[in-house]
Amino acid sequence: MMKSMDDLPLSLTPTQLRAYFAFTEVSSLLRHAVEQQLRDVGGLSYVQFQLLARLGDAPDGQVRMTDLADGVVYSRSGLTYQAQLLEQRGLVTRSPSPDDERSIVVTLTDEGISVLAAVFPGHIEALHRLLFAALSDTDVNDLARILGHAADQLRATPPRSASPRRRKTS
Amino acid sequence: MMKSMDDLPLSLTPTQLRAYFAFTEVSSLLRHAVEQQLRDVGGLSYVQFQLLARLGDAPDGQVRMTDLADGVVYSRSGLTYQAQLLEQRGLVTRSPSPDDERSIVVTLTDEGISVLAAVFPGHIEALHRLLFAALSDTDVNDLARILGHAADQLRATPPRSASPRRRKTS
DNA sequence: TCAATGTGCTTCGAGTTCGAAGCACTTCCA
DNA sequence: TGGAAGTGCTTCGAACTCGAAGCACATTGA
Repeated sequence: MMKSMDDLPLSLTPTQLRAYFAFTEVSSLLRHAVEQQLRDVGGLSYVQFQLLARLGDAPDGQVRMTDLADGVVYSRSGLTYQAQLLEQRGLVTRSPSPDDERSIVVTLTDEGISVLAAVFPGHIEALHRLLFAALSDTDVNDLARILGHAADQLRATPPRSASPRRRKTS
Repeated sequence: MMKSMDDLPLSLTPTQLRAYFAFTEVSSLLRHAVEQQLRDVGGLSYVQFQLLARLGDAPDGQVRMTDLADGVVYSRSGLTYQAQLLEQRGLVTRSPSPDDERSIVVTLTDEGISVLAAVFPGHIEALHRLLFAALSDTDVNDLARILGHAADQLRATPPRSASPRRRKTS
């Protein structure tokens, strides 16, 4: 089933190529479509929606800055910028963590919750229309399983954020 | 198998959610990893690599600006910017089309071809390591099929570039 | 034929993104 | 205990991205 570890392949099989191209294409098109919907309805960028969604998902609606950045695969400085925008719009608040004086916890406000609620149905509808409408239940199940493995693999391989300040060169 | 067209779903099934989250996560992580590899080896951004790859794929190594932009799901002004960068680095040339005086055809230079050749093996290796190593042949096959359907669906739904200058508001 | 409309590309300005550098706090360990 | 190293976040500058507006050529149709 799995390829052995020590063969260095110089090319991809046609099927792998198809899978890769289809993946990138779906990724681009889906993202653009979703982005437009989010902007039209809630005036949110995709990143902002992701941030609010993660906050909405958190048990107490609070997440540390770094965890937010890692969660959406985003630079820390970029997150600072976006968090400022969201705070100015009153959708989140930022306050120092009681546990660690360095940390900032971002909290969803009531306004933030209602914006999230306003955007969500359209977001779901778009996903149905653009993605799931073309897929059978079996397909969706397979997709979740396969991409789950891929995500595990990707997460296992590289430390993404919080990388050491100066990298040891071997 | 397929959902009927007229039920407006208010939420996603847990499996759909898992599929969607796994998809976005793989998309982000894979893109970041690939981006880093491309920048380290060839000094190329992901977009630039996509552009060169498309040119390398074209029968005569020539593609119109608009077709390039549509191919990589990119704004036209953004493409103008990137094409200038690539031209300054000598990887492509831009020349007016003989057919249509307005069109510009972008052509891969020998230098562009060799940069592409230098980057490709590492790109393939990264895909194997990050993505395909975790997937069986059957998985890859399923992935290609399922995402192929999804891409068809997405392409069928919205015209992306070359949208009318002023939209008819119904 | 020639105005009206459409298409291909670029310029421009505003907003976004990132990494490097820097500051503040925390942890480690001799 | 106290300096060194690590971690969390922000600031800064440079690069990138997009949409709107504009120019030039092409197509349409009266």
